[in-house]
Amino acid sequence: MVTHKPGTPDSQAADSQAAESRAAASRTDPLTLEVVELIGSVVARYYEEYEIAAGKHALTGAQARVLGLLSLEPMPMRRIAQKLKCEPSNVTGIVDRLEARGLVERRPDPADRRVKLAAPTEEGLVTARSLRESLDFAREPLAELSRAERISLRGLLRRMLGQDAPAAP
Amino acid sequence: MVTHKPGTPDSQAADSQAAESRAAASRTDPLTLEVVELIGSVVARYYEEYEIAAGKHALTGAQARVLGLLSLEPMPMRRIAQKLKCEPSNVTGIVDRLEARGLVERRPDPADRRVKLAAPTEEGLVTARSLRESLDFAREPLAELSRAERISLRGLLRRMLGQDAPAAP
DNA sequence: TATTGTTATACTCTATAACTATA
DNA sequence: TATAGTTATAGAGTATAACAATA
Repeated sequence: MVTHKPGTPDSQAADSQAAESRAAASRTDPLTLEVVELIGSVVARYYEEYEIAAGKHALTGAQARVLGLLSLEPMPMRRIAQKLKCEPSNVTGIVDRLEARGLVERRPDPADRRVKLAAPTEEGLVTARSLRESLDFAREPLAELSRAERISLRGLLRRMLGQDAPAAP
Repeated sequence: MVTHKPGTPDSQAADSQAAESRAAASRTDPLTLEVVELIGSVVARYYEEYEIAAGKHALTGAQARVLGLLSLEPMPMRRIAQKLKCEPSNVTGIVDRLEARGLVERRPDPADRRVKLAAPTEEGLVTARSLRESLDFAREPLAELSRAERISLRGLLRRMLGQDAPAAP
Protein backbone atom coordinates (compact mmCIF):
# COMPACT_ATOMS: atom_id res chain seq x y z
CA MET A 1 0.00 0.00 0.00
CA VAL A 2 1.55 3.24 -1.19
CA THR A 3 -0.44 6.08 0.20
CA HIS A 4 0.28 9.27 -1.60
CA LYS A 5 0.85 12.69 -0.20
CA PRO A 6 -0.60 15.46 -2.34
CA GLY A 7 2.02 17.89 -3.53
CA THR A 8 4.55 15.08 -3.61
CA PRO A 9 4.22 13.75 -7.18
CA ASP A 10 5.75 10.36 -7.54
CA SER A 11 6.58 8.43 -10.67
CA GLN A 12 5.32 5.25 -9.02
CA ALA A 13 1.82 3.78 -9.42
CA ALA A 14 0.57 5.39 -6.25
CA ASP A 15 -2.25 7.37 -7.79
CA SER A 16 -3.31 4.92 -10.42
CA GLN A 17 -6.78 5.01 -8.89
CA ALA A 18 -8.72 8.22 -8.53
CA ALA A 19 -10.49 6.95 -5.44
CA GLU A 20 -7.23 6.33 -3.69
CA SER A 21 -5.89 9.81 -4.34
CA ARG A 22 -9.16 11.34 -3.26
CA ALA A 23 -9.02 9.36 -0.04
CA ALA A 24 -5.46 10.51 0.54
CA ALA A 25 -6.44 14.14 -0.06
CA SER A 26 -9.33 13.81 2.40
CA ARG A 27 -6.84 13.01 5.13
CA THR A 28 -5.17 16.40 4.82
CA ASP A 29 -7.85 18.75 3.51
CA PRO A 30 -8.80 21.00 6.46
CA LEU A 31 -12.40 21.39 5.33
CA THR A 32 -12.88 17.63 5.08
CA LEU A 33 -11.23 17.06 8.42
CA GLU A 34 -13.53 19.64 9.98
CA VAL A 35 -16.59 17.98 8.47
CA VAL A 36 -15.43 14.57 9.73
CA GLU A 37 -15.05 16.02 13.19
CA LEU A 38 -18.49 17.63 12.96
CA ILE A 39 -19.99 14.29 11.98
CA GLY A 40 -18.39 12.79 15.07
CA SER A 41 -19.90 15.55 17.18
CA VAL A 42 -23.34 15.07 15.66
CA VAL A 43 -23.11 11.35 16.37
CA ALA A 44 -22.20 12.06 19.99
CA ARG A 45 -24.99 14.61 20.24
CA TYR A 46 -27.51 12.21 18.73
CA TYR A 47 -26.67 9.55 21.31
CA GLU A 48 -26.73 12.09 24.10
CA GLU A 49 -30.19 13.36 23.13
CA TYR A 50 -31.45 9.82 22.93
CA GLU A 51 -30.10 8.88 26.36
CA ILE A 52 -31.58 12.02 27.89
CA ALA A 53 -34.96 11.34 26.29
CA ALA A 54 -34.83 7.74 27.52
CA GLY A 55 -33.89 8.94 31.00
CA LYS A 56 -36.93 11.21 31.09
CA HIS A 57 -39.05 8.07 30.82
CA ALA A 58 -36.81 6.27 33.34
CA LEU A 59 -35.55 3.99 30.56
CA THR A 60 -32.01 2.99 29.64
CA GLY A 61 -30.75 3.46 26.09
CA ALA A 62 -31.08 -0.22 25.29
CA GLN A 63 -34.64 -0.36 26.64
CA ALA A 64 -35.60 2.70 24.60
CA ARG A 65 -34.08 1.18 21.47
CA VAL A 66 -36.03 -2.06 21.88
CA LEU A 67 -39.24 -0.17 22.56
CA GLY A 68 -38.65 1.90 19.42
CA LEU A 69 -38.13 -1.25 17.38
CA LEU A 70 -41.27 -2.93 18.68
CA SER A 71 -43.35 0.19 18.13
CA LEU A 72 -42.76 -0.27 14.41
CA GLU A 73 -43.53 -3.98 14.40
CA PRO A 74 -43.88 -6.72 17.05
CA MET A 75 -41.22 -9.36 16.64
CA PRO A 76 -39.69 -12.54 18.13
CA MET A 77 -37.02 -12.19 20.80
CA ARG A 78 -34.45 -13.60 18.40
CA ARG A 79 -35.13 -10.91 15.85
CA ILE A 80 -34.69 -8.17 18.43
CA ALA A 81 -31.24 -9.55 19.17
CA GLN A 82 -30.38 -9.45 15.47
CA LYS A 83 -31.53 -5.84 15.20
CA LEU A 84 -29.56 -4.85 18.29
CA LYS A 85 -26.56 -6.89 17.17
CA CYS A 86 -26.29 -8.57 20.53
CA GLU A 87 -26.76 -12.09 21.90
CA PRO A 88 -30.33 -13.36 22.31
CA SER A 89 -29.74 -14.03 26.00
CA ASN A 90 -29.44 -10.29 26.61
CA VAL A 91 -32.83 -9.53 25.14
CA THR A 92 -34.53 -11.59 27.82
CA GLY A 93 -33.51 -9.17 30.54
CA ILE A 94 -34.24 -6.03 28.56
CA VAL A 95 -37.74 -7.20 27.64
CA ASP A 96 -38.24 -8.43 31.22
CA ARG A 97 -37.71 -4.89 32.50
CA LEU A 98 -39.90 -3.32 29.81
CA GLU A 99 -42.60 -5.86 30.62
CA ALA A 100 -42.33 -5.12 34.35
CA ARG A 101 -42.91 -1.47 33.47
CA GLY A 102 -46.00 -2.35 31.48
CA LEU A 103 -44.56 -1.02 28.22
CA VAL A 104 -44.21 -4.36 26.42
CA GLU A 105 -45.88 -7.75 26.54
CA ARG A 106 -44.92 -11.24 25.35
CA ARG A 107 -47.43 -13.07 23.16
CA PRO A 108 -47.34 -16.65 21.90
CA ASP A 109 -46.75 -17.17 18.20
CA PRO A 110 -49.64 -19.26 16.82
CA ALA A 111 -47.38 -20.64 14.08
CA ASP A 112 -44.52 -21.83 16.31
CA ARG A 113 -44.94 -22.51 20.00
CA ARG A 114 -41.24 -22.01 20.66
CA VAL A 115 -41.47 -18.36 19.62
CA LYS A 116 -42.48 -15.45 21.82
CA LEU A 117 -43.57 -12.28 20.11
CA ALA A 118 -42.71 -9.06 21.93
CA ALA A 119 -45.21 -6.27 21.33
CA PRO A 120 -45.67 -2.80 22.80
CA THR A 121 -48.66 -2.02 25.01
CA GLU A 122 -50.72 1.13 24.48
CA GLU A 123 -48.56 2.95 27.01
CA GLY A 124 -45.48 1.60 25.26
CA LEU A 125 -46.61 3.08 21.95
CA VAL A 126 -47.13 6.48 23.55
CA THR A 127 -43.66 6.36 25.11
CA ALA A 128 -42.09 5.30 21.82
CA ARG A 129 -43.68 8.22 20.01
CA SER A 130 -42.37 10.63 22.62
CA LEU A 131 -38.89 9.15 22.26
CA ARG A 132 -38.97 9.52 18.49
CA GLU A 133 -39.92 13.17 18.72
CA SER A 134 -36.96 13.85 20.97
CA LEU A 135 -34.73 13.66 17.91
CA ASP A 136 -36.12 16.94 16.63
CA PHE A 137 -32.72 18.53 16.95
CA ALA A 138 -31.74 16.54 13.85
CA ARG A 139 -34.88 17.39 11.92
CA GLU A 140 -35.20 21.12 12.46
CA PRO A 141 -32.05 22.22 10.63
CA LEU A 142 -33.09 19.94 7.78
CA ALA A 143 -36.25 21.96 7.29
CA GLU A 144 -34.13 24.98 6.50
CA LEU A 145 -32.46 23.26 3.56
CA SER A 146 -33.71 23.55 0.02
CA ARG A 147 -35.11 20.46 -1.63
CA ALA A 148 -32.02 20.16 -3.83
CA GLU A 149 -29.79 20.31 -0.77
CA ARG A 150 -31.79 17.64 0.99
CA ILE A 151 -31.54 15.39 -2.04
CA SER A 152 -27.81 15.96 -2.17
CA LEU A 153 -27.54 15.17 1.54
CA ARG A 154 -29.57 12.01 1.09
CA GLY A 155 -27.15 10.88 -1.60
CA LEU A 156 -24.18 11.51 0.64
CA LEU A 157 -25.70 9.61 3.55
CA ARG A 158 -26.53 6.69 1.28
CA ARG A 159 -22.96 6.57 0.04
CA MET A 160 -21.70 6.62 3.60
CA LEU A 161 -23.86 3.58 4.25
CA GLY A 162 -22.74 1.90 1.04
CA GLN A 163 -26.32 1.83 -0.22
CA ASP A 164 -25.44 3.63 -3.38
CA ALA A 165 -23.06 2.54 -6.11
CA PRO A 166 -20.54 5.37 -6.40
CA ALA A 167 -20.65 6.83 -9.89
CA ALA A 168 -17.67 5.74 -11.99
CA PRO A 169 -15.30 8.67 -12.64
CA MET B 1 -40.47 36.45 15.34
CA VAL B 2 -43.71 36.27 13.43
CA THR B 3 -42.83 35.40 9.90
CA HIS B 4 -45.76 33.90 8.08
CA LYS B 5 -45.88 30.92 5.84
CA PRO B 6 -47.33 32.06 2.53
CA GLY B 7 -50.04 29.98 1.00
CA THR B 8 -51.50 28.77 4.29
CA PRO B 9 -53.27 31.76 5.75
CA ASP B 10 -54.99 30.78 8.95
CA SER B 11 -56.97 32.95 11.29
CA GLN B 12 -55.66 30.93 14.20
CA ALA B 13 -52.24 31.31 15.80
CA ALA B 14 -51.09 27.92 14.47
CA ASP B 15 -48.42 29.18 12.10
CA SER B 16 -47.54 32.37 13.82
CA GLN B 17 -43.91 31.30 13.73
CA ALA B 18 -42.10 30.30 10.58
CA ALA B 19 -39.86 27.91 12.45
CA GLU B 20 -42.86 26.13 13.88
CA SER B 21 -44.48 25.58 10.53
CA ARG B 22 -41.21 24.39 9.03
CA ALA B 23 -40.83 21.94 11.88
CA ALA B 24 -44.36 20.73 11.36
CA ALA B 25 -43.75 20.25 7.64
CA SER B 26 -40.58 18.30 8.39
CA ARG B 27 -42.62 15.76 10.30
CA THR B 28 -44.60 14.81 7.23
CA ASP B 29 -42.31 15.45 4.26
CA PRO B 30 -41.20 12.00 3.03
CA LEU B 31 -37.80 13.23 1.87
CA THR B 32 -37.05 14.82 5.25
CA LEU B 33 -38.23 11.73 7.09
CA GLU B 34 -35.97 9.59 4.93
CA VAL B 35 -32.99 11.83 5.62
CA VAL B 36 -33.69 11.74 9.36
CA GLU B 37 -33.77 7.96 9.22
CA LEU B 38 -30.54 7.91 7.21
CA ILE B 39 -28.89 10.11 9.82
CA GLY B 40 -29.95 7.60 12.45
CA SER B 41 -28.43 4.80 10.39
CA VAL B 42 -25.18 6.69 9.93
CA VAL B 43 -25.02 7.30 13.66
CA ALA B 44 -25.53 3.59 14.32
CA ARG B 45 -22.96 2.72 11.68
CA TYR B 46 -20.44 5.17 13.13
CA TYR B 47 -20.76 3.61 16.58
CA GLU B 48 -20.55 0.14 15.11
CA GLU B 49 -17.36 0.93 13.20
CA TYR B 50 -15.86 2.43 16.31
CA GLU B 51 -16.71 -0.58 18.46
CA ILE B 52 -15.27 -2.95 15.84
CA ALA B 53 -12.09 -0.91 15.59
CA ALA B 54 -11.79 -0.88 19.38
CA GLY B 55 -12.39 -4.62 19.47
CA LYS B 56 -9.54 -5.20 17.03
CA HIS B 57 -7.26 -3.75 19.69
CA ALA B 58 -9.06 -5.69 22.44
CA LEU B 59 -10.47 -2.45 23.81
CA THR B 60 -14.01 -1.54 24.82
CA GLY B 61 -15.68 1.52 23.35
CA ALA B 62 -15.19 3.54 26.54
CA GLN B 63 -11.52 2.59 26.73
CA ALA B 64 -11.00 3.58 23.11
CA ARG B 65 -12.75 6.90 23.67
CA VAL B 66 -10.56 7.75 26.66
CA LEU B 67 -7.44 6.76 24.77
CA GLY B 68 -8.51 8.96 21.86
CA LEU B 69 -9.03 11.89 24.21
CA LEU B 70 -5.66 11.48 25.90
CA SER B 71 -3.89 11.14 22.56
CA LEU B 72 -4.86 14.75 21.86
CA GLU B 73 -3.82 16.03 25.26
CA PRO B 74 -2.97 14.49 28.67
CA MET B 75 -5.49 15.52 31.30
CA PRO B 76 -6.61 15.06 34.93
CA MET B 77 -8.99 12.22 35.75
CA ARG B 78 -11.70 14.75 36.57
CA ARG B 79 -11.48 16.31 33.13
CA ILE B 80 -11.83 12.92 31.43
CA ALA B 81 -15.08 12.40 33.33
CA GLN B 82 -16.35 15.79 32.12
CA LYS B 83 -15.50 14.92 28.52
CA LEU B 84 -17.19 11.53 28.80
CA LYS B 85 -20.14 13.03 30.66
CA CYS B 86 -19.90 10.41 33.38
CA GLU B 87 -19.04 10.34 37.07
CA PRO B 88 -15.36 10.68 38.02
CA SER B 89 -15.50 7.39 39.93
CA ASN B 90 -16.00 5.53 36.64
CA VAL B 91 -12.85 6.93 35.10
CA THR B 92 -10.71 5.22 37.72
CA GLY B 93 -11.59 1.76 36.43
CA ILE B 94 -11.31 2.66 32.74
CA VAL B 95 -7.87 4.20 33.18
CA ASP B 96 -6.87 1.28 35.44
CA ARG B 97 -7.49 -1.13 32.57
CA LEU B 98 -5.75 1.06 30.02
CA GLU B 99 -2.79 1.37 32.39
CA ALA B 100 -2.69 -2.40 32.92
CA ARG B 101 -2.48 -2.74 29.13
CA GLY B 102 0.44 -0.32 28.99
CA LEU B 103 -1.45 2.19 26.83
CA VAL B 104 -1.77 4.93 29.43
CA GLU B 105 0.12 6.08 32.50
CA ARG B 106 -0.71 8.26 35.49
CA ARG B 107 1.65 11.14 36.26
CA PRO B 108 1.68 13.51 39.21
CA ASP B 109 0.71 17.12 38.55
CA PRO B 110 3.56 19.35 39.77
CA ALA B 111 1.14 22.20 40.38
CA ASP B 112 -1.40 20.28 42.50
CA ARG B 113 -0.55 17.09 44.33
CA ARG B 114 -4.18 16.01 44.47
CA VAL B 115 -4.30 15.76 40.68
CA LYS B 116 -3.23 12.77 38.57
CA LEU B 117 -2.57 13.43 34.92
CA ALA B 118 -3.44 10.57 32.58
CA ALA B 119 -1.22 10.44 29.51
CA PRO B 120 -0.86 7.93 26.65
CA THR B 121 2.30 5.86 26.31
CA GLU B 122 4.08 5.49 22.97
CA GLU B 123 2.07 2.32 22.30
CA GLY B 124 -1.07 4.16 23.33
CA LEU B 125 -0.43 6.87 20.75
CA VAL B 126 0.04 4.28 18.00
CA THR B 127 -3.21 2.56 18.98
CA ALA B 128 -5.08 5.87 19.08
CA ARG B 129 -3.91 6.74 15.58
CA SER B 130 -5.09 3.39 14.28
CA LEU B 131 -8.47 3.91 15.91
CA ARG B 132 -8.85 7.34 14.34
CA GLU B 133 -8.15 5.97 10.88
CA SER B 134 -10.90 3.40 11.28
CA LEU B 135 -13.46 6.13 10.69
CA ASP B 136 -12.53 6.24 7.02
CA PHE B 137 -16.01 5.09 6.09
CA ALA B 138 -17.20 8.59 6.98
CA ARG B 139 -14.40 10.37 5.15
CA GLU B 140 -14.34 8.60 1.81
CA PRO B 141 -17.79 9.64 0.56
CA LEU B 142 -16.92 13.19 1.60
CA ALA B 143 -14.04 13.22 -0.85
CA GLU B 144 -16.50 12.74 -3.68
CA LEU B 145 -18.33 15.94 -2.84
CA SER B 146 -17.54 19.25 -4.45
CA ARG B 147 -16.07 21.97 -2.26
CA ALA B 148 -19.37 23.87 -2.33
CA GLU B 149 -21.23 20.77 -1.20
CA ARG B 150 -18.82 20.20 1.65
CA ILE B 151 -19.23 23.79 2.78
CA SER B 152 -22.99 23.40 2.65
CA LEU B 153 -22.75 20.18 4.65
CA ARG B 154 -20.52 21.85 7.20
CA GLY B 155 -23.13 24.57 7.66
CA LEU B 156 -25.86 22.00 8.17
CA LEU B 157 -23.86 20.06 10.73
CA ARG B 158 -23.03 23.25 12.61
CA ARG B 159 -26.69 24.18 12.72
CA MET B 160 -27.54 20.72 14.02
CA LEU B 161 -25.07 21.34 16.82
CA GLY B 162 -26.39 24.80 17.45
CA GLN B 163 -23.01 26.31 16.64
CA ASP B 164 -24.39 28.55 13.98
CA ALA B 165 -27.03 31.27 14.18
CA PRO B 166 -29.74 30.24 11.70
CA ALA B 167 -29.88 32.75 8.88
CA ALA B 168 -33.01 34.87 8.86
CA PRO B 169 -35.31 33.98 5.93
C1' DT C 1 -14.02 23.86 54.33
C1' DA C 2 -13.65 22.46 49.37
C1' DT C 3 -11.60 19.55 45.83
C1' DT C 4 -9.24 15.28 43.63
C1' DG C 5 -9.11 10.76 43.18
C1' DT C 6 -10.40 6.43 44.99
C1' DT C 7 -13.17 2.64 47.06
C1' DA C 8 -17.55 0.15 47.89
C1' DT C 9 -22.05 -0.98 46.26
C1' DA C 10 -25.82 -1.82 43.19
C1' DC C 11 -27.83 -1.92 38.57
C1' DT C 12 -27.72 -2.61 33.56
C1' DC C 13 -25.69 -4.31 29.32
C1' DT C 14 -22.76 -7.65 27.26
C1' DA C 15 -20.88 -12.43 25.78
C1' DT C 16 -20.50 -17.38 26.80
C1' DA C 17 -22.24 -21.70 28.06
C1' DA C 18 -25.72 -24.83 29.53
C1' DC C 19 -30.55 -25.84 29.98
C1' DT C 20 -36.00 -26.45 28.37
C1' DA C 21 -39.43 -26.85 25.24
C1' DT C 22 -40.58 -27.17 21.08
C1' DA C 23 -39.81 -28.34 15.94
C1' DT D 1 -30.96 -33.03 15.46
C1' DA D 2 -31.76 -28.24 15.28
C1' DT D 3 -33.99 -23.95 16.89
C1' DA D 4 -36.25 -20.32 20.33
C1' DG D 5 -36.03 -18.65 24.61
C1' DT D 6 -34.19 -18.82 29.12
C1' DT D 7 -30.97 -19.22 33.03
C1' DA D 8 -26.37 -18.77 35.19
C1' DT D 9 -22.10 -16.51 35.28
C1' DA D 10 -18.53 -13.14 34.68
C1' DG D 11 -16.69 -8.66 32.93
C1' DA D 12 -17.45 -3.86 31.95
C1' DG D 13 -19.78 0.76 32.28
C1' DT D 14 -22.67 3.61 35.10
C1' DA D 15 -24.46 6.39 39.33
C1' DT D 16 -24.39 7.08 44.30
C1' DA D 17 -22.23 7.54 48.64
C1' DA D 18 -18.35 7.61 51.63
C1' DC D 19 -13.40 8.07 52.29
C1' DA D 20 -8.14 9.79 52.35
C1' DA D 21 -4.98 13.19 50.77
C1' DT D 22 -4.36 17.75 49.55
C1' DA D 23 -5.66 22.52 48.78
